[in-house]
Amino acid sequence: MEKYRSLQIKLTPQRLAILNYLEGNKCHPSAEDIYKAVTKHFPTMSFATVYNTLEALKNKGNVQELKIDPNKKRYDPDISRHHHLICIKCNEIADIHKEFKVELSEDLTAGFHLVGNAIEFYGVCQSCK
Amino acid sequence: MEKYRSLQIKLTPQRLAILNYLEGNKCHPSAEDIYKAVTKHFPTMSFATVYNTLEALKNKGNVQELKIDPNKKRYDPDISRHHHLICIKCNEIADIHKEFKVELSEDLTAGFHLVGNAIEFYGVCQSCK
DNA sequence: CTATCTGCAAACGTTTTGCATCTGT
DNA sequence: ACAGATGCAAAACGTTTGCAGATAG
Repeated sequence: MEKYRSLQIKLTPQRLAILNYLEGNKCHPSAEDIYKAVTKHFPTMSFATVYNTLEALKNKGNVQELKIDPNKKRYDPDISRHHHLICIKCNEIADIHKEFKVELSEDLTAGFHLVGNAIEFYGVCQSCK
Repeated sequence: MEKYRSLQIKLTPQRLAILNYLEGNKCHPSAEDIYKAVTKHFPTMSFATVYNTLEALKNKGNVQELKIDPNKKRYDPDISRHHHLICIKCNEIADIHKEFKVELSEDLTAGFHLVGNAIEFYGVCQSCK
C-alpha cells in the first residue's frame, strides 16, 4: 500500500490486487492472464477495471505494453531497459538483460525524431522444441 | 504472371491483383489497406480472400507479417533482411536497411533455440512533429 | 464532498470461419 | 476432375466504451 503511494492514482482494492499480481511478475501476462489471476481472489473483478488500471499504470510509466505477441497485448511490469526473446510456437516471452549498440545515423531516420528502440529475438522455447 | 509461378500457389485474378499491389510496396499495408486498394479495380474482392492470400504468401515466405502496429497486423512484401522505424503517434513505418550485431551468448537464451531477431526503432515521423 | 473508479453489458475493429459455389491446373 | 480458391455473412476475439452506482482521498 505505502509503496504504491508514489503512483498518485487512487488505490482501490482491485488495483492493489492487480499491482500485487504484477509485482515481480516475469511472465509478461496478457489482460486475460491478469483478469483470471486476480478474479480468483476477487470475484467481482471486471475486464474494464483491468484495462483501466493497466492504462493508468502505463501513463505513470510503471508498466510497459508489449506488442510482440501477434494475438494480444502483453504487459511487462519490469520497466528497466531490456529486450525480449519470444517463442515462435507458443509466444512465451523471456527477458534479455543485455545492452546492444544499435545507433542510427541521421541519414537513415527518414526524418523521424528518434526516441528509442527495442530488439526482439525469435526462437523456439525449451518446452516447444 | 510468369514471375509468380514459382510461388506454387493457384494464381487467381484476385491473387494477382493483390500481388500486384504488394509488388514494391513500401507502405507496410494492413489487410484493410490491401482490401481497399484492390477493391477499386476488383469490386467483388472479399476480406476472406485477402487474408487467405496473405496466409498463402506468408507460408511461401513471400510476405512478412509485422506485429509492430498495436492495432492491426501489417504486411511487408520486402523479405530482405531489414529493420523498422515506427511513428509512436500515427504508426507510420519506415524501413531501416542496416545490419547490426546483436548476438546472444548461450547463457542468455533461456534454453531457447534462436532463429532470428528484429529491431524496432521508435520515433515521431516528419508529419507528426 | 466530489473526482475518479467499478462492474456490467453492449459496441467496436480486426481476423477467422463455415459453407455453397466456382475455377486454375 | 478435383483440390483448392472465392465471396458472403456470421462468429470469434481482444479491447474499448457508456453509464449508473460506489468509493478513495
